[in-house]
Parts: sequence; C-alpha cells; structure tokens
Amino acid sequence: MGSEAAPVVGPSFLISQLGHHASGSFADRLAPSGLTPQHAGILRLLASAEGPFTQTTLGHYLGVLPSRLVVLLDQLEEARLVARKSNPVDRRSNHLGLTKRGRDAWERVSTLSDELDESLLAPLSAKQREDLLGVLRILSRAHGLAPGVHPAYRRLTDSED
Amino acid sequence: MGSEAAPVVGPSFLISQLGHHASGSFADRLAPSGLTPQHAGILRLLASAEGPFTQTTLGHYLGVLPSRLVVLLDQLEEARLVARKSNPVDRRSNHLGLTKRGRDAWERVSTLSDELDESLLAPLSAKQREDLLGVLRILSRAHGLAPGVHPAYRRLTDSED
DNA sequence: TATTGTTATACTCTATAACTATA
DNA sequence: TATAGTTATAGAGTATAACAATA
Repeated sequence: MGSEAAPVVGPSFLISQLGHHASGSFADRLAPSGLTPQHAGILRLLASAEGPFTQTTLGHYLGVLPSRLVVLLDQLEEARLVARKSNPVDRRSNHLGLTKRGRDAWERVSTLSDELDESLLAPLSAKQREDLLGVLRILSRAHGLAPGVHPAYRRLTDSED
Repeated sequence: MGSEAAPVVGPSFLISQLGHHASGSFADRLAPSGLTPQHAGILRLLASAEGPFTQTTLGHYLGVLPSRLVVLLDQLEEARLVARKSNPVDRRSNHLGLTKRGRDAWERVSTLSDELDESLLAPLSAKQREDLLGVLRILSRAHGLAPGVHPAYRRLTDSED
C-alpha cells in the first residue's frame, strides 16, 4: 500500500511545494529591481514600526547570521535604500533605517507582493481565499512562526515542535 | 497604509513561510537516517510505478541537474538503497531501481511523512483539514506543479505563470 | 553528430571562528 | 570580560561547460 502510479502526497508536501513555487515567483518578480527575497525581508522589517533595529536585532528577527547581514546591508546601502546611522549611545552598534529611496522601493515591493497574491489565488473563490488565509494564519501562529518573518532556515532560535 | 507594527503579510508569504517550516521539519525528521529531502524525493519516485527511470528522466522529473544527480545516486548506492542496473538496450543509460533496503527505507520515510502531516495540521478541525487539502490540490494543479514532484528550484522546464 | 552519464569548476549561501572597536 | 560589527574561510548546493563512452 502506498506506491501508486501518481504518488499520493500529503498536505506538508503540497504546502512545501507551493511555498517553493511562491518563493520562486517572488524572486522572479523582484529580480529586475536587483533585489532578492532576503533584501525584501529587510526592507519589510525596516518599514514596519518595530524598530529601531540594530544589525544584531534585525539578524535575530530574520534568522540571518551577522556575517551574512553585513553583506546584505552593504548591498542595500550601496543601492542607497538603507542607511547605517551611528548610535551615539553605544558606538559599537548601528541604527538601521530606510532612506527615501528605500521607502519607495518597499512600496513597489509591497505592490508586487499583492500582485503575486492575486496571481497565486486566482483559481480560488472569494470564500476559499478567505478560509485559506484564516487557516494559514492559524498554522503560522500555532507553529511559532513570527509574523512577517520568513524562516529562511532559521537554525538559530531553534525550539522546534 | 501598509506599514503596521506587525507587518500585514499575504497568503503567498504565509504559504512560503509554512512551506519552509514544513521542509525544515521534514529534513530534521529525516536526518537521523542519514537522508535528505532530495534523497527522499528520489526514493519516492523510484517507489512509484512511473518507471523505469534513467538518470536523465529522473533528473527531469525532479528538476535536479544531471551533475547533481550523480552525487545523490552515488550516496544512495553507497547506502545500498538504490541500484544502477546497466541497460542492455542502450549501454549509455542506467535503469534505476530500489533495493530491498531501499523499499524498506521508503516505507519508513512514508510513515515519517504521515506523522509530519499530522503534526502540521494538528491545530485544525477535520473539516478545515479537508478543505485545506482540497484547496492545496487545486492550487498545485493550477500552477502546473507536477504531482509528487517538489520544485527544488526547478529553473529547467521554466514556463512560469 | 547527438546523447548519457560523469567530472571539473565557478558562484552563492550557510556556518563558524577570528579579529576590531567599543563597552 | 563581553558585545557589535566585520572579515576570513570552509562547506553545501546550484549551475555551466567539457569530457568519455555509446548511439
């Protein structure tokens, strides 16, 4: 039992499969702007009112290692989307912030993200979309996934279920 | 509008987030057996009745490059789960098959996969699970994702929507 | 000449450790 | 002594190209 012609796959597989597809589509749509999903994640957090962020706190939120974050922020700073402002209180750490260009970029990413949602859910009825969103929120919360934070393999704060 | 304290995220993000979580959990549960999700994907296809597979056809199904497949099959062959049988009709290609150990391993992976499904959907009612599975199947099919084939970034047969 | 599997190589991302400058 | 950011380096995985055997 269990070795059919077309393998019967469960919900975990389907979610993972669709999630990968969605990530790929997001990356594709982002690519022309020179940004990656990791960059977008940083913009998303810096655009939110959760700050102020230092590199340590941002890295902790995103599950990105400090050494990796340096590279990503270098790129975003070179693109003039993010600024590292020195912190007078503790001169070891930086306060991170979006520039005007950075806020504009985030707006575009946000729009693009809405378009992706629309495209992904196109085959569903309004009721199906609503139910799906509700269920996804339940699952995300139940499994301890931080709101708005993509676990790009967070092998850091590991307290799995 | 749009820059809340807790960023408002859409269904694509949530699916991607949950998919990554599910993949990670799967990898964690698989790890003690020395297998990775990629190995499991190969076992899944070889256990199905879609064969016989050569390395080219298998790689095409999985979206894994030939050069990568060589490494994965070397590992599975060293673990005695898979056998490369030479094909008398065309001596360039191999017929791939599971060994007895390989079929046993696939049974265990399959069980483990069921447990993961149960754990993932634990917070949902029976009706919610049923609805979710239906919607996921609709989406997977609508977006051209092959049944039982995880798109581990298939940048090959790219015909995106 | 084309195809199957293989090897070699470059690039990206993850992860760890060492270093600096501050505290 | 510990912490924030940085740099250096090793290890997977992805991707491309070149190669040997076979068709």
